[in-house]
Amino acid sequence: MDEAEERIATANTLTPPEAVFAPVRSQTAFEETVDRLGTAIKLGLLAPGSQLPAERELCGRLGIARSTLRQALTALTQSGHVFATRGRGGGTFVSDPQPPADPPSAEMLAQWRETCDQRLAIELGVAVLAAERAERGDLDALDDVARTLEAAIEDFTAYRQADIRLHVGLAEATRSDRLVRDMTEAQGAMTDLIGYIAHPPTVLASSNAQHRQLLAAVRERDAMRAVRVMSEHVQATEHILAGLLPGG
Amino acid sequence: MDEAEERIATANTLTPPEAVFAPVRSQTAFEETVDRLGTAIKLGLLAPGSQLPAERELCGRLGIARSTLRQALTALTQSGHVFATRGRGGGTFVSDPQPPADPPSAEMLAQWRETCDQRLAIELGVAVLAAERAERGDLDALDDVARTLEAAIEDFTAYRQADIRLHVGLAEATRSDRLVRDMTEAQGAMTDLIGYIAHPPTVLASSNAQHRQLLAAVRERDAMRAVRVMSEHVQATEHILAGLLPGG
DNA sequence: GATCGAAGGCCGGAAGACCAAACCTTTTCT
DNA sequence: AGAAAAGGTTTGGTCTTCCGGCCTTCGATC
Repeated sequence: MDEAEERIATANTLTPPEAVFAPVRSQTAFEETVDRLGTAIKLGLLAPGSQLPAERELCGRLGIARSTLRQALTALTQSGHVFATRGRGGGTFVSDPQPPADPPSAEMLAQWRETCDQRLAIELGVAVLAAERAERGDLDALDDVARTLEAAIEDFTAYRQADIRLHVGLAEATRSDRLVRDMTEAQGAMTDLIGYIAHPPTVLASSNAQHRQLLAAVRERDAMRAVRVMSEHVQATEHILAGLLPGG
Repeated sequence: MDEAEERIATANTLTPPEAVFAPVRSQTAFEETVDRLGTAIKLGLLAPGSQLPAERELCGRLGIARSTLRQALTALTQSGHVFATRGRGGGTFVSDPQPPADPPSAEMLAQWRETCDQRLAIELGVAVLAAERAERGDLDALDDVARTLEAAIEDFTAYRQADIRLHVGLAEATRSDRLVRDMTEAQGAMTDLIGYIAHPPTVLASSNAQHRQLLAAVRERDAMRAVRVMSEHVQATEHILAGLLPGG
């Protein structure tokens, strides 16, 4: 016992991780709401033309006051992501021609590697849990998305859209809301990073082959194979970024 | 092209993930600070008796006002986690006999499975990236921790402490601050969950065998083996919880 | 055609969180 | 004795958020 305590004591003498004292990011409810809805729109999870829940209902679901929600909606209206119509039968809708994405910010670029690391973690977790929990219907739907993906190899915008649906759909198949949220955030960050770089069809084709293998592994409940494929899939993107971004 | 667009349109007709409209948790700076420091102390990352940075420096590092930091420190003082001495050479220190952990809250228990899912993801990501990036020195230090772990098999408190150091240490070896932060949060949540359940030495012994295999795999840069071992390691805990908590 | 109801669009006050910048008190080191 | 370094205190102001009521629009229904 003395021996154990001594080892613990020496182990604890190590300096604490500096992450403990890193800045706290206290996002306001307003910012977080703009982010949530804006990301969902950018990713196409809220389709162009689709209607958002009524303000009086949505603020309840988001757990914020209606005035705060309206601030967020005003911001999204001004940035051209949504528009509102009044009167009965009116509502807030996702704009049809989405505004062009804005270029990645400096701090976004500075943290791109950590963003990829975090994404890798989420994707691997999703791969394992989807292999355990995905049901037949989930996989059939994902196969549809994969087919869409293969048909869109020449149109990067359409491709990216379907790609997101596939990854988020896999997260949904884990039945874990938290992983869906994390996946959404991660894909939003990735979109910011890769939106401006070229993706030749050959790259997309190889990506599609991985999607196929991934879904096959999940269908066979082969978690480890799913992880291997997913790891290669994600790190392929990372290698592309490494060649184009600073610090690569 | 028409074909592709049509498929995308049908794919987007699906209902958006309800996670999009889930409540926003806008934690205040005060809450987040209490959480960060409190978790670091509970996990032993800030050792009993060790000194925190001076208030005037710490508030700068955390990016908050001193008065806000003091609110957090006051809360931690009242809960018995830290104490302060005045005058030159004084400071804020981690209390030596730590207050007993409080039992897991209801919502904590309600979300235990999602908590485990998220932890699994982070641990898998850490396993892969540590296998790629860990350096010799990191691994030697982790071997030390593993030895501590094996000597502490009869004392769950000491065991848990070293266990945390091992997992967080592995995260540090990825050189990704964000993963360190996520790992810390995940381990904090796990501590809340498992603090109150019995862990017979046989379970800890089997856990230790997995730690050994994990470190060996990382040392050999065998990412896939590291993932497999880590997955089994994490899911073993999950199975224990499943037998004891509601909804298992 | 009048009315109802559901939706977005306002406004004003109250409460609280956060910040900034002082100043005070205690203790130790020089 | 005094300077320095730490925690402790006070004050005032800004910004965010909430609550709740009210207004305006306009399709649906009677």
